[in-house]
Amino acid sequence: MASSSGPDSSRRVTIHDVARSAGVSRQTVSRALNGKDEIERSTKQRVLDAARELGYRPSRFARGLVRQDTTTIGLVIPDLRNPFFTEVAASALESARARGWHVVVYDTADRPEEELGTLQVIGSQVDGVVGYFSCAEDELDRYTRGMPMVLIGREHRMARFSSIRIDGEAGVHAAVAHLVARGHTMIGMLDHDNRAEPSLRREWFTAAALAHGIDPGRVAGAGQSADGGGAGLRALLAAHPEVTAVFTFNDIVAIGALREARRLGRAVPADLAVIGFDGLQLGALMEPPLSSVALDTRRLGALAVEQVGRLLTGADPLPPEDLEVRAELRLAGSA
Amino acid sequence: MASSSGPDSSRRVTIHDVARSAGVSRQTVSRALNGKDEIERSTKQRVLDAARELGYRPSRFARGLVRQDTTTIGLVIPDLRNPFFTEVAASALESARARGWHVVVYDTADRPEEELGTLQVIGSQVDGVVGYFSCAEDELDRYTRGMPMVLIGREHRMARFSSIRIDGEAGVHAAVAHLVARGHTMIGMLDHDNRAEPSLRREWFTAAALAHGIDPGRVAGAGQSADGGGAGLRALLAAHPEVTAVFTFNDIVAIGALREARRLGRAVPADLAVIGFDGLQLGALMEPPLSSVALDTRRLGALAVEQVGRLLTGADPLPPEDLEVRAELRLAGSA
DNA sequence: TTGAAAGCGATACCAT
DNA sequence: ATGGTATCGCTTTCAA
Repeated sequence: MASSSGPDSSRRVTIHDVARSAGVSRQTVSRALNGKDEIERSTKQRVLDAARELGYRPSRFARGLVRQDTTTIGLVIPDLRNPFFTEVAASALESARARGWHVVVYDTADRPEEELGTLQVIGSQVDGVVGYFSCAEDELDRYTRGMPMVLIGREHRMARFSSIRIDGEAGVHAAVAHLVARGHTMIGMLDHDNRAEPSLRREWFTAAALAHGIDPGRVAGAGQSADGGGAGLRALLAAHPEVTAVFTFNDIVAIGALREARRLGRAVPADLAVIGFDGLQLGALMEPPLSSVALDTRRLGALAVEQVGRLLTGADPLPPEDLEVRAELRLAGSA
Repeated sequence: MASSSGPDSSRRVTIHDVARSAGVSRQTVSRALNGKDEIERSTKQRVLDAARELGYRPSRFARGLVRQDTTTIGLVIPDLRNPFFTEVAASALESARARGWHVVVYDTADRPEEELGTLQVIGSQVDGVVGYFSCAEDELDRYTRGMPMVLIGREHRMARFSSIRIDGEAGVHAAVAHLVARGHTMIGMLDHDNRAEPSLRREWFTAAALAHGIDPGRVAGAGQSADGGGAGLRALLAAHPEVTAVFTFNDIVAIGALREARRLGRAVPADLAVIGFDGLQLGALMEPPLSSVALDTRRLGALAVEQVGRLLTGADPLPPEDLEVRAELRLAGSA
């Protein structure tokens, strides 16, 4: 029972219809529409008129089939409303546009089932994929067949994948060092609250803390939102009232912590120093402006697009050491 | 294992290659790949193996040509990094996803030439378009032929266009009324700084001010950014030091004004009341939280997608009175 | 300048 | 269960 009970009368207008209406052949129509010069002015005009009259629009599929030039990449993002991903997406769009590529954006709303759904349909819509994925690698593989894929912020095992590494080790180390230099010894962390696996950022923090002889155990989980950050800070301070500085999983959480600190009557940075992670532009609007271990999101997006491009064209892919974005401490008012 | 499998020959792997490699016909390959049941297990497996071996991926164009089911819409946004447009985009993506549609996103970076470039290529990539445009209507028309188009926040003349109206009149009136009720009589506005045409929001402000017997002339222009808002506020206060309340073109500008007020030593809302426009989620993170004439961006995106869908399928388009998003005053701490 | 015919790569409808 | 053939809508040779 194939066809939807669509507007029967309005069957698609094809190049053939235009040709018949203008009393020429299909090729002539094609010429007129594509601005070729081997055509008489009057003929061209007649065709153009007929086309407009009939409301003709070329089928992108038919056209794409014969002129194999357009590239479209898929960008998969967990949550476009999260400013971090917004920045990454915007950067990816920029890079793609510079190459004349089109980008289909999929927001998986942080839901695994949406991610799978996306993976299933994406294969028949784009030439390559860039983005964030949470599902198991073999699932990724199964759903995307031979598609070039660049994973952001996640390691891969299979050779067919490529990934952009986020290296925050030095940046987090610098952050902790800075706090220590300011006299802090009780430094806590607000990690994400997905306890399935500890975050890399947590590991970096732990290592950096230990390197400075600081107890890395003052950690609380926080939902990925400002509210989550606020609640997380409350929990952290309840469990460890001695904490005077906090490093957070990301800037959104840090911003929530900032707000919560204010509500608790703790001055920042005097009573509580806060350092986030990501380096969102948003942080500069806070009071005080947020210090953060900053990522160059522009480079991140550009790198991902560049790499998927290389996979696409068969050019030499960038080597792993170039596929790395280093985060560095950017101090503002909050610490 | 995978080291040898390279896309050495530049020619595309087609269904034909897979068929030959597996020793079956093309249709059988199609069956195997699309999970039809009229096929023997062993055959299917053989085909699948061959496909994987060759790195075969079906052409989306060929597939789209024969199964005319996928719809793709284009979303044109002036600046994805602007939180307002982020919200609209996210909402549009949500609505599209709910319908199983794909969305190609174009960020025109606020540049007219990018907008034209986008219009030119968009025609052959999507079935319909939703978004923000700044160019003249006849240009819009010329570049997009018979494509269904929904313009957001902008009126149209030609019948082929459809548009979503932003109605902030009542909301702005309420904002001014609120300020007046709080005793403010010297109310300024930070408009956008594109002096080509006064903004609708400015007109609403003027009308509301006059209705309350307030001089609507205390206006300064501001760039569309927090920094612009800060500079704008400085300019406004320099020209009109008596101002005690300010309504801004949008929330980003308002946020900049908030920050600038703090720097100038003006307490908000005590010394200076601020009301923005848009109702960004971001506003809630400010100190104090931003009062704003809020737009339901979710509805905005949903409406645009719904309408382009109707135009696409030939269903009855929504009537103009339904294509309207009303802004309403949402009070927080800043006024 | 124009037209006829041959694909582009896949699926669907019949045969077998 | 499998294969032939027509077809989707368009562009590209190649003739006329």
